[in-house]
Amino acid sequence: MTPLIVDVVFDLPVDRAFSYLVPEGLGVARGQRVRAPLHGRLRVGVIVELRRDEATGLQPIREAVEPVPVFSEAMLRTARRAAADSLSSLGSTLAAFSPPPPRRGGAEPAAPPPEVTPGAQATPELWPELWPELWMDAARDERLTDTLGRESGSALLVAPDIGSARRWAERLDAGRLDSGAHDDARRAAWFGAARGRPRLVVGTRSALLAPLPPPATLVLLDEHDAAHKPPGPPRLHSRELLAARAAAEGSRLLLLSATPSVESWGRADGDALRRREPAPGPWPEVVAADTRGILRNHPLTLPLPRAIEDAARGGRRVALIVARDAAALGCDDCGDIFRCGDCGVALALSRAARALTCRLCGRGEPLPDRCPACGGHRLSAVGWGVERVEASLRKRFPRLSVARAGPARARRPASDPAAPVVIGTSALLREVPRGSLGAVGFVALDGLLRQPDFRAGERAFQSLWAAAEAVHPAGRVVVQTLHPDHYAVRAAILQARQEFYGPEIKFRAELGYPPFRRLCIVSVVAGEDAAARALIEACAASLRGIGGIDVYPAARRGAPAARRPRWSLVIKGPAELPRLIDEPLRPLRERRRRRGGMVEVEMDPVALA
DNA sequence: AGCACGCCGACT
DNA sequence: GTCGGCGTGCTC
Repeated sequence: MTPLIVDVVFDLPVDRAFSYLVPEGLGVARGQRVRAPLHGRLRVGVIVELRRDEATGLQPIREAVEPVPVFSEAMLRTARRAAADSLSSLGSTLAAFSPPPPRRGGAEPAAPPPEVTPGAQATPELWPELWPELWMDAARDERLTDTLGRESGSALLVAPDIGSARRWAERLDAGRLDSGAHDDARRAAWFGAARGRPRLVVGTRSALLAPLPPPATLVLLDEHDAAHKPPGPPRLHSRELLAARAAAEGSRLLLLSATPSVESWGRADGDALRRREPAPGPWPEVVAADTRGILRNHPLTLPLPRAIEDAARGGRRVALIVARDAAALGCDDCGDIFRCGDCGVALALSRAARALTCRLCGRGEPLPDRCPACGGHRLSAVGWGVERVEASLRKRFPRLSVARAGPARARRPASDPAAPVVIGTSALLREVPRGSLGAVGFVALDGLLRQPDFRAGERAFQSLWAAAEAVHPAGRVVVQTLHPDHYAVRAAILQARQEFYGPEIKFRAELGYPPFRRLCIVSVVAGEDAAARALIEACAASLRGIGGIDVYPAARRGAPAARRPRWSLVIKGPAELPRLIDEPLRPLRERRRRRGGMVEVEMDPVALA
């Protein structure tokens, strides 16, 4: 009989399987992990195909990593589609969604992944953050039926980061699949979940294809969080992969966020997603303080010190939010931001080059000396950074202790966590318990609105909403801004999400941004600027002429004199964009020369940097 | 991605 | 004469 051959994919950037001979007596299946010699070393790969063929000088597989597959047929299909949609290799995609390999020789129970027969899928749902609390209680009581509307089944929760995964696992007494847990515990949760024990598992991106017996519920926590799509392969948003998975296996999909991505809100306006509106809960007073013409010398308008005093009197803490950097240019008198006339995106300010450039289309302009809207001369980029705000605050409130919130990881525990006033970026608001603050002040919301990214408004709105949720209903949110009438501010004042999403979706539709069109960034790094430029122009040339897509001019990113020059260009296109650009770019992407430059393709970038 | 093989400059 | 730099190409 002709020997049994398997095709195995590895964590390599090459989109090709490698063939091996299966030794007599070794039972193997698709989706199973094996150790096989590659490059003279044993490496872990996933079997994607079995066939009978002549083995002409093929190496044999060394061993199976587990006695059962880690991926079901449905998960393999989902991964294959995901890899194609993100222009990544199947091997690196599967590797990113695999449990850690076992310690050698350690025997452990392992259940195979349940196969599902996709039935009719329920419409995915978009839930406000308020509701998981209800759901969580039901889950703990083994009464999932009440809120989930079906007999208790298994559920997978995908969190944006390890810290969030840990907290949710503790609250739900769920198994942990994320890399913050020990490998043994992760493996126990992975293979246990396949048999429904534990019934609830929590993980991060790496858990997106974890096995669950049907009927399963898939939950994406903090759906809007950019951490659901980190840069680099597999270049895919957890939301999209989870949606594909839910469709493939007929699972119920819940997207959870108090401030959903505009993409999801837009889909919920159609019938691809069902939105559930919460009854409005208690809401603090949100005040817009107009800073036009008055924020030059002091960072605090009248309402802000008053809010700080009230909060201190009430014994509650205050958070002051500053922008880390404002990379764009605005007018201090009328509040106008210099924007690209074609793209609507704030123009990025480069001090070194003394120029404004559009990150999307690459259009460049010299620095203006006056505001085209009002003629004012007071144009500024740097708003109020942490240091300047801290100094002003200490001067104004000498008796109050003021702390700076650093990056969560680097923060020293001793840096006065109980300080009544904390200054930080909007990331600070994620760590604050709901309703626990006396006041939040945005020193200059414009620093957020000026970010040279079409999602600047969305991020500002999400920060404002998070601030209102972090503040006690008797407290106050003070928003100092040159744009007190901005619809993101208005939505926060009125506690009305639609006030933001309505105009924002209109803006996205008019200028062709997600969810109406897909974006892609093609970038090139090379040893020499000329080589990088030549390669990006070659990419542009092979992309031009594809029907239905827009290729923007290539532009140099980053510092002008970077050691490794980087050029990139932005593409806009329809939903099938990855399929359209795959073939034309393939020869350029496969040519992997270091000095001559390497091509990287980032589908659906979550930041335009 | 790793890792080997290959072709040009300074060392025992 | 070789040791070793990186640049290019292959991995069942």
